[in-house]
Amino acid sequence: MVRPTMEDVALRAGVSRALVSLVMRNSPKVSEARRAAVLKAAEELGYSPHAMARSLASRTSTVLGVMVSDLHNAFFAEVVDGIDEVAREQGFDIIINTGGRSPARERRALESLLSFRPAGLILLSPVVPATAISKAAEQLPIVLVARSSRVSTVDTINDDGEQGARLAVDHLVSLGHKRIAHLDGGEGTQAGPRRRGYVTAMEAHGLVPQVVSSEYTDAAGARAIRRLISDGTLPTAILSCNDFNAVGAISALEDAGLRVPADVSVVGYDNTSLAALRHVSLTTIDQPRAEFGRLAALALLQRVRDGRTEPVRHLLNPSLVVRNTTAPPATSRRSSGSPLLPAAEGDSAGSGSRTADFQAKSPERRSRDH
Amino acid sequence: MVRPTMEDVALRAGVSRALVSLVMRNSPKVSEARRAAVLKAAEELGYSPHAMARSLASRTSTVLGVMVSDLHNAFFAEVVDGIDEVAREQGFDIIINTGGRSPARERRALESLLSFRPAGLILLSPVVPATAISKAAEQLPIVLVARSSRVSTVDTINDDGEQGARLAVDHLVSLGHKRIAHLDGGEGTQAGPRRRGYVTAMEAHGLVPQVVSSEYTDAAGARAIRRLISDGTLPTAILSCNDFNAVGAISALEDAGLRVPADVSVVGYDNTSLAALRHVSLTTIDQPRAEFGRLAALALLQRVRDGRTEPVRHLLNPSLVVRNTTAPPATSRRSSGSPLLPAAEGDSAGSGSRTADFQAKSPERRSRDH
DNA sequence: TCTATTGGTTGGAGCGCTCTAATGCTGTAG
DNA sequence: CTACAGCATTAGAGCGCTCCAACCAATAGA
Repeated sequence: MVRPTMEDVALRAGVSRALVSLVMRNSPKVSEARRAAVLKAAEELGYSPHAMARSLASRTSTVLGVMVSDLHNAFFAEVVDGIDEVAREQGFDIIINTGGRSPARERRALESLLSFRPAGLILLSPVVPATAISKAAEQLPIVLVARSSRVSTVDTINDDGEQGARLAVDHLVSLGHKRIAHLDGGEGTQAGPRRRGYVTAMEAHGLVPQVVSSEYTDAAGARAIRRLISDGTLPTAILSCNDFNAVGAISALEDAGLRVPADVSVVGYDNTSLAALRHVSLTTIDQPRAEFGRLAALALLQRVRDGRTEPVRHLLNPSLVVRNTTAPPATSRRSSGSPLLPAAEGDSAGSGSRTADFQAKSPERRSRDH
Repeated sequence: MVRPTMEDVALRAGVSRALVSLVMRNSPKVSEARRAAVLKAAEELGYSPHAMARSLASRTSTVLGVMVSDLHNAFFAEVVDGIDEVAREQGFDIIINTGGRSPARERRALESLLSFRPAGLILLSPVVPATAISKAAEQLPIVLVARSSRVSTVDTINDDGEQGARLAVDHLVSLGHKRIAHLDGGEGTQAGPRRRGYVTAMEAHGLVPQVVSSEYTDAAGARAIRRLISDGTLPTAILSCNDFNAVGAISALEDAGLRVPADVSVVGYDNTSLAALRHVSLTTIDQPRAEFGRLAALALLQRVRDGRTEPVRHLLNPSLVVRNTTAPPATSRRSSGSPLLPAAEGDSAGSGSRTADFQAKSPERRSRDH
């Protein structure tokens, strides 16, 4: 249970502690003979450097702290993948902490992360107040992902929610839809831009926006649909604020005897793994999540190593992923057939395209070389 | 960008550095007057202790390292919640790292975690070789979750996969099913116990086991079903190795014109959030995930603080969650109607029960008090 | 009055490392 | 043969903290 120190390695290799230190940081100014001797001794003792002592002595850190607001959300997992990729290739380690979307827990997580004096911090969609962020930004570089900020000391990486919503509306309009409702994300992060994008896109097409208040959950999506049906204001297409909401909307539609996409088209937002399931096969808006992570890590490293001080604001382009929940509106194919009647049986074309999309998105296989 | 040190606080409060240290660790042997003065000075300077220096000096750590093999899997998020809960309440912090289910990355993550010299390590379903684990176990206490080990220095927390599979089989048998296939998890973690449990439960009921080789993905579930259909060996009920596999199976069944659960019942395993979606509403086996985390943290702390040395092996009981993908077999209701014909339209009872279950499992609401 | 005792406080060593400046050691030029 | 690079190596201070032993009243006991 006791790890050897540099001193032990030095003793065994018959050199000084400082020389071991140089070898460990693979300095070029060490003779090959000594280097080999030191590495051999280290190997034999099972020595590996003590990151904390190193960081304390050097007054620098090779650690990037990442606060994930919600570990349950796979969205963040992919962002972390991107961060990890860049960090690793630049010789940095990452440590993760989570705030569970509670401001109190997040604050604690932030404190905990700060106490390790990392080189910088990446906050993924944090819910802590802006003051807490700018206070932390006085101590180290901070990058915000999926949350905006006007503080000049922090960088931000966001997707262009307005553009994403516009893509969805354009797609639906091109299919022939005229009545398209937006199930709004309310207080949720990024709900604002998506709503604005929806409204302006609708108006650009000369259509009347119909914003329905909802939330980022499948229950909320279902509720919103039931409300629309009972009000008699159900449109031919729905743009949900995210994929969960969309899946809830689809269930409620099917429960009401309506078919998706035959009677109503539904578009999600986020392209979560949920959307890609062949059982769901949801048309949705994809955000370049891994790219978020890569850019965040890069931005942080620019501040840490290159001493950049002007803030960076990235606004990434989302893209449309067409799957099987969107189709031309029923009225444009048939005159006025009751939308409550199930469509004809055996739509093998539909299931065929599902399979096709699924294959395209199929998971990477394990490489046999590893 | 430069944080104050204890020295600064001591100077400002007019006391020694050692006294500040005592206050920071809220030692009882400090007079109230001094304590107040120190806290005031610390507050004014925005001081907070340097965790690394503290850990270095005290040769102890209040950090628990957690390696999550796959951040994309929400299963682990709930385990982390449990760990976090216990750790926090015992005054420990957690740092997380991820291995992305690649042995090489996991090894690196392990190294990174170890370099912080945490008090102990919790590995969630790691894929690194057992030797790497037992080597790490020489340096600090280790708890394994969802992976077994015979090394006497590591504790393990697992679910009883045999029992879970038995629960599923019993449920299906009680509904009247006689032909029940198991879509096997192959190499996957915990696939073995589940398969064994399935086989023994079937035999206990005097039924013939039908193990179909598959994997932990929805694509694999769909493939297995297509194979069964083309072989003409499709049973009346399916026990999948996990929820993803089950969802893939359901899609393939529906694509083939079969209805779930009217024609074929499907049971998943894991009770992921996916299963709870009203659109999926999957009957499945629940594992007490947060409990995994709590027990893991507890076990670790017992070793860290109480010096326990005998290994602990927890085997937790899974439970059955009945939703809407299981029902009595078609043959027990109708004589021999072709299972390829869709069932009667408008089964409002089915959608009704979906809603009921969904409400019961509905997410916690945000408390207005916060 | 002198010595114990107690509770609060402090200096200093040291945790495992890095970093600077100094050291020793060649080899080559003067 | 001395001087001076130039290079590999090392002693030693110090990072921010903890911990131990010592210290210093102030009170209690003899």
